[in-house]
Amino acid sequence: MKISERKQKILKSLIDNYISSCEPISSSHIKETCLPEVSSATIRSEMVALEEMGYLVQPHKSAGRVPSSKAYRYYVDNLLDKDDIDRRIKSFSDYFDSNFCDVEQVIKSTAKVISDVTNYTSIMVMGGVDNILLKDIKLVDIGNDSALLVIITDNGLLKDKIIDIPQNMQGKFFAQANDMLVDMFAGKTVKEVTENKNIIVDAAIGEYKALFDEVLNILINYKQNSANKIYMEGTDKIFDYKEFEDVGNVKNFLSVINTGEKLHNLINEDDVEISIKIGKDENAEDNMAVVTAKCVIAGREVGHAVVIGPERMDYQKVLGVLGGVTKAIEKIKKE
Amino acid sequence: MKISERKQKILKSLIDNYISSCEPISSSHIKETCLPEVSSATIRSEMVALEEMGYLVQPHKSAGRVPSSKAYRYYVDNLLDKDDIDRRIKSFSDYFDSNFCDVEQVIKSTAKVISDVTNYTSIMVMGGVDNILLKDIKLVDIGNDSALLVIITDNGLLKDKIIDIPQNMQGKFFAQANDMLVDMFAGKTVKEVTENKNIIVDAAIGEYKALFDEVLNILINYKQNSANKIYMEGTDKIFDYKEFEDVGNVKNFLSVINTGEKLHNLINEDDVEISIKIGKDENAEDNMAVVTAKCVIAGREVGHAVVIGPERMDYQKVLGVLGGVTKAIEKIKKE
DNA sequence: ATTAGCAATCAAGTAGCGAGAGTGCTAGCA
DNA sequence: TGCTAGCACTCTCGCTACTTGATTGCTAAT
Repeated sequence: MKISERKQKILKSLIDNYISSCEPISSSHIKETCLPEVSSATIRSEMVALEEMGYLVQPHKSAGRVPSSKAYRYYVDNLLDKDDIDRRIKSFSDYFDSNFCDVEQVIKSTAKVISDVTNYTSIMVMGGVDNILLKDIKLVDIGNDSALLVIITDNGLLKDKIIDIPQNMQGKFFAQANDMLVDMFAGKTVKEVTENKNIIVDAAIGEYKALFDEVLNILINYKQNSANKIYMEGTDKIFDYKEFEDVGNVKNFLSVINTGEKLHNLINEDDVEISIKIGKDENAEDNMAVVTAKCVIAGREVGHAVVIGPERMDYQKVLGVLGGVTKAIEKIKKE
Repeated sequence: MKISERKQKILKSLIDNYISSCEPISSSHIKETCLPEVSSATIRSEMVALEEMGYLVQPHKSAGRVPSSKAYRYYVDNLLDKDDIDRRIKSFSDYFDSNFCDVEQVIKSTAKVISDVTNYTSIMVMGGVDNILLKDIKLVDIGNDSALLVIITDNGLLKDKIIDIPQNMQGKFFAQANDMLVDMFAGKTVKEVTENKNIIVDAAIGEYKALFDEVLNILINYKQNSANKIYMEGTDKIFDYKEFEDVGNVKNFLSVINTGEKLHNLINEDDVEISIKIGKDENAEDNMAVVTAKCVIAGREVGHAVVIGPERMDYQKVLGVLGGVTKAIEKIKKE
């Protein structure tokens, strides 16, 4: 169903007003803020139509109207001021130093910036370990029949672990084992390697089987642990918004930010840069919205930035900040 | 001021009742549950005395009484059933496998167990990096004018980092640098080394100054990051308790669990095994209590287990579980 | 010191009322 | 046909009043 220009204008004004006031908006209020040329009665009949179309809700018969989840969806898809968002994005372009020492540091400060500027809770969810490139592997003898396994990857991140070395692999075999590991793993991605574990282990000869098996287990373990790492900022910001005077809503909020599972469901795994989930129907909780953006640092996808807040979120601002910040960290050079 | 035997009996019964009901306890209720041989009027006059001493509070004139923070303090110091706690502790003795692969895994599952069994929120706060012993240091050449610095410590944990190697330190100097690092750091604790940074750097000769400086910065950085690592379980458990139908209390709760600073203030840095902080006066938030216990794994202090919940916490149970779990993981052998 | 008895106190629930806000409807107008 | 003015209707909210039930504090008697 098409929505007339005037209806769009009313819907946008109503949502904008509701976002800042969190109170049902009346027809006369709409008249004052965006349509002084028509009467409140006319606006009322338009509102009835919008209600029938499912965009507006009346808390009770003699109250103003409140946007539905569907309205917010329409709003973010059609009514946002793209130019304004672009302007906001640009203002972030040189926000971060173009060099950095530590991915973790960047991630943490990014979470803080997003939360501070938007005034919503912000979470950085790490991921994308799959695409990490294994550059080099070294076995370093540290005595006591054990060696340090060092895996060097393409983004400064690396994983290491002390492993036991079988008796029959001491001495010259040690160097051989090292060479075989390099042959087998270097140049491949974590995904390629972990998904073909069985093939790789089967291909190894005799005593090297156990070694390869161990290395692969370490990588799989690494994958699982990294996927769950999150950095959170501004959890208390939620209390700035009226809907969270209701404990039920706070409970929903907490359940999202504290169960990795729910959080991961909310992250867009498709190939969009930014995704917005609004309300229960879209996998966010009731009365809540979640905006996620892909994060790329030094050419590799490192995870997602997440903003979480009430459904009546200032999407304009959030999209500007999220777009700006992700673009800004994208420019950072590898150390 | 001494508290008579009967007053103690009344106080204990009142607190026990309040812990399970969260409702003001009346004199007649006390009579029924623990003092049928005297009249409610007698109990009332005792309650008036307890109120004057600061142990009880009346929400309003015609209501029963509620324990004050001071009452809980007296309760945990004097009225707990030590035998019962010991019994609970023993029941955990072989709860964990005596071998493990990964400290992190143990920590995580410990948090889960504590939260599941107590039905309160549980947090493992890592720390104690100070006492980690540096066993060995290796510089591994990985080409590109850079080296991998590997620091091996006494608990399987280790820190590594790629560092740049100055031109004039290639070749034979490289091996020399390695030896110097070992001489300088091996056998010392993180604390000894980081606290004497200036002395160590000053003592180094010429081109090694920068190298030592870098290594020390890595250690200091490591110290700071590790100190903040926390694992949390059962944050939503808090909603099982009536006092958290009030958003104000939920806000306090959230502010504790989400600001590392507050959390660290709550951890006992003195040498007690278990510490209990009750209410605002003892650095917990209003209406909340925090119980912390030192965690030792394989002979080294790795951090603290924290249980956080309402002031009317089931201390008996919590002390039992916390004592039991910490004793159980203490027995785990190093891999 | 303890008790029984009783009046006093207070929260919480229910009901009624008036003001205010906002709507829905209708008749009339362009 | 679309818009508007006017008005009755509806519902929330705050206020007051009243009732009920739980529990206390006090007092006089044991």
